[in-house]
Formats: sequence, structure tokens, C-alpha cells
Amino acid sequence: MPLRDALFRPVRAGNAFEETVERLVQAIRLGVVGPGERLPAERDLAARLGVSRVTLREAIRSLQDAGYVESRRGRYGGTFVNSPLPVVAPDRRVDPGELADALTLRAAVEAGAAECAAGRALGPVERRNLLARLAECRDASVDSYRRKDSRLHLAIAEATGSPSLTAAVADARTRVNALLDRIPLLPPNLAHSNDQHEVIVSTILAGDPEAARRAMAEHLDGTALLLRGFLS
Amino acid sequence: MPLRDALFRPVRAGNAFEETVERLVQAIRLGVVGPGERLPAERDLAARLGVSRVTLREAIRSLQDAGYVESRRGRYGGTFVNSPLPVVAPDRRVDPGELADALTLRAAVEAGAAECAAGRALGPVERRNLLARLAECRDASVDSYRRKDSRLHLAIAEATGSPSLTAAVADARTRVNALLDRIPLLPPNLAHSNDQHEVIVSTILAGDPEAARRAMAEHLDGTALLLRGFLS
DNA sequence: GTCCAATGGCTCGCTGACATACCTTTGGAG
DNA sequence: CTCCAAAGGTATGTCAGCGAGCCATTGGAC
Repeated sequence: MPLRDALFRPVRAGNAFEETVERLVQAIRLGVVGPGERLPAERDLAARLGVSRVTLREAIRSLQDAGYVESRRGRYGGTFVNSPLPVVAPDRRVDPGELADALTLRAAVEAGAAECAAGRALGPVERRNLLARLAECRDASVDSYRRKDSRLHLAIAEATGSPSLTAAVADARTRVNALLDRIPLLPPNLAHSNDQHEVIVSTILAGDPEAARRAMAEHLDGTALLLRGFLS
Repeated sequence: MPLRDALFRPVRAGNAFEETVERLVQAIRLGVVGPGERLPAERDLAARLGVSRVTLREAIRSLQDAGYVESRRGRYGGTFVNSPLPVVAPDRRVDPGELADALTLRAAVEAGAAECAAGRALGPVERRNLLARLAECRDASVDSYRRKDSRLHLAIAEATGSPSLTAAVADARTRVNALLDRIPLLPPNLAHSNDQHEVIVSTILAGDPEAARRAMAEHLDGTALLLRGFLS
């Protein structure tokens, strides 16, 4: 019975060190902390992540070794994200089950987020945030596109006002991005993607949940088709 | 910036013991392991949960103390769910932010699940499962209604074929159920709920994603309104 | 020039959690 | 009747992760 598998799944995704590394890499790869920007101070970050400073430092150390960040001591020091970021090696084969699972989860949470965001009375800060991310996405280079794209989608999730839904979108995107890293990013797809972003953001700002949901679903279907095509 | 809060949230929800207890209680309260049924053997369950047997036994011990389960030794022994289940004490006040967060997340994942399930070619096993859960729900007593209801919703999630989405629905429901335990369960609401269940299941079986999504959204809105009414 | 606050870097003892192995109980198979 | 497989119950040594404290470095404030 698969239901039991879902409920009696592992309580821990890995040890504290591994999970901490995952979180930090996630923040960087989703563009939440961009190149040149600083991570929170170790004491602060450790408290937020609910992890000891020793464990956090081990994780940061392994990000340094991987070329993601560099640390500087002294006041106004800190741990800064490198530019450019290291390239990932698309090593393993893809499990088709994992592909379907990740895409299904993403479709549910992201479409739900778009609909919910469109159904809320957004404040001026949120509206400006959406438009700013949209513009960044349009102007993005091929190298930085995935990050800017994720950043826009996260801004939409954030506009729902639900921290849990935002976190769910972040996790779903992280999984899908790991798969997207295995296939090429082509300029035509990118342009098409930007057109769809326009529609999504404008329907959200217009407060049309049904249209926002449809636009987002269509947008996601695009990448889903690409992924299934390349990885089948 | 709330986005950082979402990404730099705690890596661990608690220690291994607490998280294990939560999982077991979740399985029981969602009706995945019903009264009189047996939990998997300790060695097996510990492996599934990715936890040591010692830790699992401590968790089971605390469920025994709380009256949820009883253990029997010997071959064909095991840990069995009690009937009736202990009643929960609806103690604390409700944080309005938590309420909105839980409802938003549930709306996204459950509506997404219903739509996705309706869009798939369901096998005979899945169809029968849905109908069986629907019937159980209709015949349920007030005491067991929440469990049967959850069981039906989980069957819908399961029909998506996505373990992650199933787990997400389970978690969302667990959070919402914790809030629902604070308000009365009235027979008229229950009857109305069952009518909506009929529509949801029939639209899924008919393969109409749009209708399934709408029916589920309406169904969830009902409980959401109730909750907001009682807990505001 | 001096000070100092904020940051990363480091150490040590304690506890929770784990792996492993073994013991005890039970009820069906033979 | 005897045996034994499968389940819960127990004990022990090891190690990851934590808390707390201190050190080293840096650059602005005064």
C-alpha cells in the first residue's frame, strides 16, 4: 500500500550536516542569495536553521571547497556568494518515477500559488516586487536565467502570504531545477517563457485567479514537456 | 524579507524522538492505520522511518502511555492501535497566521491533487479504492468521521501517483485537523460534506480535471469558512 | 591613533541517537 | 510435544551534534 510508504517515509532526509548543505545550496541556486551577496552571520544563521554553529560551519566549509562561497573575517566580514557560481556536473541518470513525482508536485503547488496570489489584495510592495522580478527575468543572461526565473516564481509564492506554501514551492523548484540542469537552455524557449511570465504576472496583478492559474499551468507544462522529451 | 525566512527555516522540526511520535500519531489520526490494526514490526518500521529501533521504541512507549496503542509479544504479536482512540484536549489558542497558512497550503495541494487525479487514466484498483473510501465516509459515525474523511482525501492524493504530493496532502491535513479538533463536528455539515465528496469522486472518475478541481476547492472552502468562523 | 563591536575560527565536555547483539515471549508447524 | 520463527524487550559501546566559551581579525567610530 503506497499510502503507508508516504506516511512511514524517512523522518530525516540525511544527517544535520547534509541537510544544512542542501539548504544553503538551495538558497544560492534559487537566487535568493545572489552572487556577491552575503549570507546571514553564522550565529544568526545557525539559530534560524536550528543547527549548531559547528555543524553550520562544516556545511559552509564544504560550500567553500565546492567554490560556492568565500568567507572574510572581521567586522563587516561574513560569507559571500561567489560570482560566477561553479558549474554543476549533470552526472547521474534520471529515475522516470522521480521525474513524474517532481513535476506533479510542482504543478500542484505552483498553480495553486498563482491562483491564491491572484485572489489576494496585494500591497504596493508586493506588486512592485513582482514587477521587479519580472523585469530581471526579461533582462537576464542565459547563465543567470534559471536563478532569475526561480526568483520570480518564488515572489509569486511569497505573494500568497503563506510561508509553508512558499517553502513548498522552493522545494519543488529545487527538485525540478536539478533535473533541468541536465538539459540545454535554448534562447527560443527562454523568450517564450518570458512571454508567459508577462501573462502570469499581469493576471495576478489584475486579480483574476482562474486566468492566473491557467497561465501558470500552461507555463509549467512547457518545461514539463521539454524535460520529458530530453530525459525519456 | 520573508523569502529568507522560508528558506532559512529550521532544518529539523524537533529531535528524532519527537518527529517519530508525530509520524505515528499522524498515521493513526489520519486513519491510515485504523483501530485494531497492527503497525509494521519495530525493525521494519524503524528502517522505513530512518530511525534507530531504540528511538522508535521510545516513541511507541509514549503512544502507549497516551493510550493510542498496545503492544503484544510473541509471534503474531506486534503493536496494535486501540479502539476507541483517546480524546485530544483542545488546549491552546490558535495563531491566526498559522490558521491562514495551513488553509492556504491545503487549498493548493488538495485542489491540485484532485485535478491531477482526474487527469490520469486510473486503474480498476484505484477506482475501487476511491469508491470504497467514499462509501466508508458516508457510513461513518461522528466519532470516526474525521479519520474516514482524511482517508478519502488521501486516496485522492494517492491516485495522482505522486508520493511527494501524497505526503504533502497528509501533512497539510494533519495541520488542519489539529485546528478542526478545536471546533464541534455537526451532523448537517457532515451530510453536506458527503454530498460534496460524491461530486468530487464522480468528476475524478469521469476524468474531468476542471470540474474535480472546482468541486474540491468548494469543499475545502466550506471547512475553511467554518474554521475561520469559530476561531476568529 | 585608539578603541571596540561584529564577525569568522577554534576547543572541549556532554548528551542523544545509533548499530549491534542478545534475551524473552508466543503460537503455529511438524 | 517439541521446535522454532517472528515478534517485542534489553544492554552496551561509539559517535555525531550540541552548547558554551574563548581567540583572532577587521574596519569604522571617536
